[in-house]
Amino acid sequence: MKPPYHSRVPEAEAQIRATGERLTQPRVTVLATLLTADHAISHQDVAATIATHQAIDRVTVYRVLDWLVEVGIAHRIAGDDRVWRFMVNAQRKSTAAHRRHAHFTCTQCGQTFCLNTMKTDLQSRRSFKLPDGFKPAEVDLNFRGACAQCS
Amino acid sequence: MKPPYHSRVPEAEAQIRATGERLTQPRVTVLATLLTADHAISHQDVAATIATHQAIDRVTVYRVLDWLVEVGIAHRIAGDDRVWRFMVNAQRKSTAAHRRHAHFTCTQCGQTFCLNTMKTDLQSRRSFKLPDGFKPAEVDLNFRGACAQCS
DNA sequence: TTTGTAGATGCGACTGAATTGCATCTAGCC
DNA sequence: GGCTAGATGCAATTCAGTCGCATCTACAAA
Repeated sequence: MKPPYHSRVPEAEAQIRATGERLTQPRVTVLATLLTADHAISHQDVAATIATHQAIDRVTVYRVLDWLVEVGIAHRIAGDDRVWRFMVNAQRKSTAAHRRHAHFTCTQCGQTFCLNTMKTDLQSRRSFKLPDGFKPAEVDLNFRGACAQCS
Repeated sequence: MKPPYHSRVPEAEAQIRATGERLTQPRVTVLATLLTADHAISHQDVAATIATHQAIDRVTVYRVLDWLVEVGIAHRIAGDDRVWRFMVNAQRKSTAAHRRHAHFTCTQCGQTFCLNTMKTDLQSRRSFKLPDGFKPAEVDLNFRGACAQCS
């Protein structure tokens, strides 16, 4: 939680307003919390973090997270513990390449990082030859190993 | 379930024997069932399939599947429905590149295919430049879209 | 500013995959 | 054939995520 939670509130509000949908307290709180994290966090992480400074319902957190994914503000990552983790999408103009993610999960500290926001040369690869008839719509690349702090 | 279940039993027994661990009825049944599938199947699929011809405990199926993963005979894939799906590993001699998987999940029929066993040029790519300090041990590539039958 | 209402929230109950504890069984050793 | 570590079966439990429904509220229209 490097950038203090409160400094992220205006940013969260702006992003929610931009969707044209309702600006509600839970949405702001959840998104601001997500914006404060530097790695993908679980529903439980979000709920627990929020709980330290205000009351919020578990179910609402689930629904807000789903909504954030639906409107394209965040994306979800399936973890090895079969728990979803969420992360805000990097701001990008292009609509293409939108559906490509690369993540790195540290097997030691358990944190999951989004590599798309970091400098890599992942974008160099592009087309894969799949068996005939297979039409991919999304590609997801996941690394597992030791992160910078743990290695 | 192209190749009939029974023809896979000897193959299953051989693979289990090769591990040096105990050859038990549940292990043979589960592995033979996995060998008959041409795509990744869930614990429930395995249990239901087995149930048509013999009694087996749900928990045992879970444990056998975990064991198969542990000894390297099979691997698991996290689905979007947070259900694990299992598939036998392709037989390969090299120990390197062992930890690379590519899967294709059809968003229409829901089946997950293991691309490693199919002809692709996925192996052409190999090194990615990750941020400093990040040491990947495993790479996992997941496609989502329409499979050959559904497209 | 007040009001109407679609859509969001809160809460309790529920689902279903996966896990745990423990008693019993058995594969593979002597 | 008998021993025993390890595997199995069963019941109970955990826990992420979902559902139904009553209540509330953001925001647009009056």
